[in-house]
Amino acid sequence: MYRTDSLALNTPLNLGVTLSSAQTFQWVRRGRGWIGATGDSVVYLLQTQNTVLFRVYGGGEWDPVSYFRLDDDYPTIIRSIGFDPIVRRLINSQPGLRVTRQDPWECLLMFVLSTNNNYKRIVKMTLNVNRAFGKKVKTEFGVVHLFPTLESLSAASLQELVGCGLGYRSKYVLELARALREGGVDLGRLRGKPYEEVRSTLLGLPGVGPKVADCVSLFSLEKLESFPIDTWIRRVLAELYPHLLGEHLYRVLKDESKSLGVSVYRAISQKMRNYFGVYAGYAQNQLYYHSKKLIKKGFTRRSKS
DNA sequence: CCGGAACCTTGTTG
DNA sequence: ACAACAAGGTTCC
Repeated sequence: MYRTDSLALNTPLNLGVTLSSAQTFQWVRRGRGWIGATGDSVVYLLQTQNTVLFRVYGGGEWDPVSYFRLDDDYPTIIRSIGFDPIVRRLINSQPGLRVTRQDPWECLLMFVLSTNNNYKRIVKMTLNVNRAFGKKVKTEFGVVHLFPTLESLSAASLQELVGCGLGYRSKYVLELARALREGGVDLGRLRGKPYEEVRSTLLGLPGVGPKVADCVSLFSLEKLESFPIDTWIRRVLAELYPHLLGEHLYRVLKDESKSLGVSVYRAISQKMRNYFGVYAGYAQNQLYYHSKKLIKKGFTRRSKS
């Protein structure tokens, strides 16, 4: 059983780009659209010119306006971060890459899985976890599993998680689910808290470091000023924004043989928030998505294939 | 607080 | 063919 609905777009959205831009790992291409499990629903999405068609299986609620943050004032955001010539050019070259508003638990789990990992495998691991712990829902594409609840995962065994291919992340996931279930942190309540408080709370959770905390803050907890720094953003900053960093931070960033210390990470992300402002996360998203072509290293590497 | 190594697994690179 | 490396980092020492 499902219901079908459609949304007429009055703001730019590129569905495929947004869903495959590594801010979420729960969507896969199916037919001409995308299918994904989130909340109490399995959702199938299809974009035509200026319309998003969506089917919601499983009886849950799902709202594309909320999920893709179409309620954000896009022109205002573009105006806010578009003072930067690089970001402005990227947005103009491909409008419609949006920042998602995900379920905090789902977002947190997927980004714990994302550490020292690649996109394809993160998607695969997420699907494995869904299959092992999520309720089944019948769709016209066959049986699809819901994203597992916090409760169902906290009851998992380490071995089951290893069986999902999570590797050494199995322990983090299990400890994370149990820590949340013990009631230490109510993720939903973090939405209303300021960035610094959200960040430090998330950092207290197993498997969560500065980068994961920033991603979860940005993609599920309304902290649009959050500016996650991963290996690609690191390269982009060293390559294109050295003047913002200062000599010391620039040299630290440039030397990729060393990982960023906590305080260096903090200093740099602070500088980027100061530079881009309250919508720094939108700018980060643009820079990340296009990073591989912005970086010489990535460019030369791929041009060989 | 900093530096460095270890870490599951899969796909790609040389 | 096959060792070495990278992949949206974090933890432990």
